[in-house]
Amino acid sequence: MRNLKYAILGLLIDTQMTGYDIAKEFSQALNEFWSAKHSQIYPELKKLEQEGLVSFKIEISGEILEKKVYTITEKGKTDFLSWMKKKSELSSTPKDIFRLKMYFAHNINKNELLVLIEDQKNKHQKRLDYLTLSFAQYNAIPKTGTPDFGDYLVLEGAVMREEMTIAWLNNCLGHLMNE
Amino acid sequence: MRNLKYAILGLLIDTQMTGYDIAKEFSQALNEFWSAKHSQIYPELKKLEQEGLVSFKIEISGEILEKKVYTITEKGKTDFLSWMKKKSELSSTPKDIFRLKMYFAHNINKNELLVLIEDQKNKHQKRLDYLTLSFAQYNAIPKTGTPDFGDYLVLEGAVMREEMTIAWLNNCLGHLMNE
DNA sequence: CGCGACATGTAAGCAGTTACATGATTAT
DNA sequence: ATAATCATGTAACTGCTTACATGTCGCG
Repeated sequence: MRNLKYAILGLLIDTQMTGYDIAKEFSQALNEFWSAKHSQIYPELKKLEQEGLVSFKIEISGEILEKKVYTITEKGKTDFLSWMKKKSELSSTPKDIFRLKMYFAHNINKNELLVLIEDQKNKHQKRLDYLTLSFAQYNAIPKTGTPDFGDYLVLEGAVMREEMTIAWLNNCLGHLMNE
Repeated sequence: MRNLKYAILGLLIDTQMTGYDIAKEFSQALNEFWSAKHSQIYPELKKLEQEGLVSFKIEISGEILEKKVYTITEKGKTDFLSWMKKKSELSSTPKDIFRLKMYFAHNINKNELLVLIEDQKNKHQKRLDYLTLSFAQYNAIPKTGTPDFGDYLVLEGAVMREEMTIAWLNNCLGHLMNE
């Protein structure tokens, strides 16, 4: 698959970055559909450099601190674009611990179940509040050619996902009560 | 985490099974929120047996074929139930290759983007059709104490997830066209 | 001077997939 | 007979997380 590879190349297409910057992006903008820790990113950048898909120059920050600023190469751009245009299979079913528990719901009593569902609902509600706030910052739909366009799409997708999850949890509560 | 452990224990609580049976469950009923291959299941069962959470007896199928039929122990039941009742954190964001591509949407042109989204929509529609059919087999909501109750909840959740995804893809198409 | 953010790496280990390997049973 | 399904395992590898390890910079 090498999906991390393409996630990194995609970020580098718009702007040069250090490994640290990339890690930050993964924990912020991309967090709703991708993530990676610095311990995975640094070795991957090394590999990409060896494959000639990125190159780096060393910049000095302050007096002595060396930063590796990575840039995507032409070869990297070609590779990324061919990946972009390829149709992708449905992502394999995401493993969901809460749904696993719900499948086994009959093993605990109604009250215990209620507590679990309410708790999950609260957690999703908090996430939704945060996402709704981020999404509200767009007062118009960004133009298709801008990086903001993709950001808008996935943010909208994230909001819808949370709303659906809360609706499902409410259904679960409903089924429990109307019995 | 040891989530596979609990997925297996949960299945064994209702009925004794072989590793092969468990693998089959993972590829059918649980497939919308959990999965595991036999190559992961057999070693895990061995471990659970060593930990005293399950036990097995050998059954002969036909003339010579030996099957290991696993049963959950009291210790296993206790362990499973304490896991069941514990509140769970939100599952870490599922990695979604298609959303990753959408985030990078500005790198390809409108037509190419359209093709990708339509393709994804078709794939999700097929999955939704299948799930709707399975869900329709319930003409009443199962009672909370029965294994069917959990199955109903997660099936409903899977249907809602696919519907939401298609709605999101339609929104994406809309944003692309109305420009 | 101390703290939080910036910055880069490696090591150990767990989770999961693909491939290797073998053989029996059942239905056609 | 032969193909699909039943049945059990191991090996090699990829992906990812947690922990280890180190040091600088900028601000108050």
